[in-house]
Amino acid sequence: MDSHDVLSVSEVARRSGFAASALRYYESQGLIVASRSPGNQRRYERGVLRRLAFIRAAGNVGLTLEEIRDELARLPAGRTPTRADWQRITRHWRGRLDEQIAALERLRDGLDSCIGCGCLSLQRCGISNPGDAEGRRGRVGAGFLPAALRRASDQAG
Amino acid sequence: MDSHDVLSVSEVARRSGFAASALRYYESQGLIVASRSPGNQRRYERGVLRRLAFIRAAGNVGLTLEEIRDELARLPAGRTPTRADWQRITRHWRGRLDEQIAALERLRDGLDSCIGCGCLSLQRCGISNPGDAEGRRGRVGAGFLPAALRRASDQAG
DNA sequence: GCTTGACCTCAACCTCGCTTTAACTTGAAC
DNA sequence: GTTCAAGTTAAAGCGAGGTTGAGGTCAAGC
Repeated sequence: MDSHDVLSVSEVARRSGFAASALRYYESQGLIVASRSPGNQRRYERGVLRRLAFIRAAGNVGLTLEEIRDELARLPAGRTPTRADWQRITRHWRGRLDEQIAALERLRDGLDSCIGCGCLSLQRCGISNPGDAEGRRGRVGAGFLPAALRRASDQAG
Repeated sequence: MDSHDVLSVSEVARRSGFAASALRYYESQGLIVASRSPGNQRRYERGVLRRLAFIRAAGNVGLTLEEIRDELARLPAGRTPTRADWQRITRHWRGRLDEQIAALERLRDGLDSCIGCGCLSLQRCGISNPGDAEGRRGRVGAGFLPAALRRASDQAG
């Protein structure tokens, strides 16, 4: 169990579900590491799979790659995270998700209160002006939940 | 009430909250229209303000500009939408928001059920593999709720 | 010793929703 | 008639998260 414990890029791609190009990109961004074979090919340790699962999960929670890198950096290097490590992180994520859900609910409730009114006032309509979007600049279309969810609802049909 | 009812780009920008560049961009994308003054400057009808409110609202609900354009195209041309027009659209939006909220809740619940387990299995962990993200390709970090909400939570602090 | 396929690097490209810039014209005030 | 803000255009840029392509190397099979 030595030469057996290292994985090629295609193996990691297959087992993680990430494209090889994404793996290389993550490496370039400092999210994962790889050693090299004598012929300069990437060799991954098994641990990279857990790390990639973490990356996917964090991405699903809405973290940027930069934030993910920071979280990974604060994780114990080398060893599997303990229950405590994990709890610290997931508490953080939970708060984030709660905020996101609350924001969408406020929007939906604003929509409900508006149904049929046809107001859509630039000044007064809660859908045009959700309370939490005071500082919104740029990004109107798809400012809110995007690709991941939109694609999901496409598929649901 | 003729020369008084047309608005310059700066007036529309001020009253709508959109940057002039955004207005020009929307025009280029077919979301709004403008006639021209003798000197080739844009002149907007008042109705554009309601249209812009619609654009903002739709953006907040998560529609892309392309989708917004399609919805606008299906709206009665020229006249103010009736209660029925509006209800048809908002029902659609409501469903969208419900889906988005449900997806985030599934993710949060998966997180709750995972707290402390440290599993993060690529195959089995619900946070790494939310049920609705089967086909997700690309967009890992910030795949979910983006700028608008992230900025909102920054500001909350 | 040749082919095939997996891998390498680096740079360019993609989408989305705009903003910025450069170079120029118009409109209004004085 | 001069000045200055406000307008015009086309094209480039941004940021996020990658993918794609060109051009080359490496390892294995026959």
